[in-house]
Amino acid sequence: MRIATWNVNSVKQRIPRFLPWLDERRPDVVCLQETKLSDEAFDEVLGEALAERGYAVAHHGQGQWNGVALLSRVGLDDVVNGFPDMPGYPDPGTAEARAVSAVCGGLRIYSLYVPNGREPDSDHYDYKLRWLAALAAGIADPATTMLCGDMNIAPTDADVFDPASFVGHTHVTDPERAALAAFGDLGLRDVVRDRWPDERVFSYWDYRAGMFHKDLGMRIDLILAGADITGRVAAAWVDRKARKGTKPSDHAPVVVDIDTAPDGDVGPVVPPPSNPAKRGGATVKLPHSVD
DNA sequence: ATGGCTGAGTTGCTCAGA
Repeated sequence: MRIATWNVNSVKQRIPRFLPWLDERRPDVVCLQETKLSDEAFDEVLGEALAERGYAVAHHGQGQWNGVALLSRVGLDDVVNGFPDMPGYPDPGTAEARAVSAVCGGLRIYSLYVPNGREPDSDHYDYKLRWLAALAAGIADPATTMLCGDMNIAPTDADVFDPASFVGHTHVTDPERAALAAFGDLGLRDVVRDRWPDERVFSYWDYRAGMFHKDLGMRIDLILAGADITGRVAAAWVDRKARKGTKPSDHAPVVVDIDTAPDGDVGPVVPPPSNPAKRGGATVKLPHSVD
């Protein structure tokens, strides 16, 4: 089973990139963030194209900002918008459209767009930390849970192109990293970093100043998987190709293949094209990023 | 300390992103 997560930065603007990507990578489950559409508008612009490709859709939008979605070809059951006790912003009682989850292929999969935090002394930063704490508290069965999305936190300094320049800014502060570590306490693992412990792997590059070309990015789009899943990860990589070319999102997709067969066979996994699979039982170590 | 892109709506400007 292939699961992908992608902050598309407006799915409407990204349609010319998104549909070809979907047809090339053929993920079974897709988590989208920053769709920036209402549910009705999402259905208008993508409903037919996704139905043709066999995807069931759960979109949780709010118009011009935020918006998350789950697309699945392996079941989409018990869809939940948000999570219990999710704080709101700016009105504490009004939730933003930043989380949707469902059971797909036997796993509870979340598509998450964690609040940015803006500045460490801001109420938005406090909101970010409370949002993450409520998310962690609401996970019913960590072992079969996958948290996918734009976490807006770089787990370590290795996930930032220039750690010194980020000191005192959001995405790298200790409380944010501690909030992320709380998922680790539930047994959830960062599957891309586990697979590539020493590699330079980013998932986001600022549009400005040729940052992508210079590979000055951050790894803030994560897939955190529970204990029943981590031993079955056949591949985990960043699809850098999707960040290239015309009108890209500023984020690249993160893709994870999970072995669903009991004998260790990779099953329906389609490897990245630059890495022809060497099948025959042995796990193939696919690259961390694909250009 | 930079706001050098991009997207959205309140358009020819502001806000947000990270």
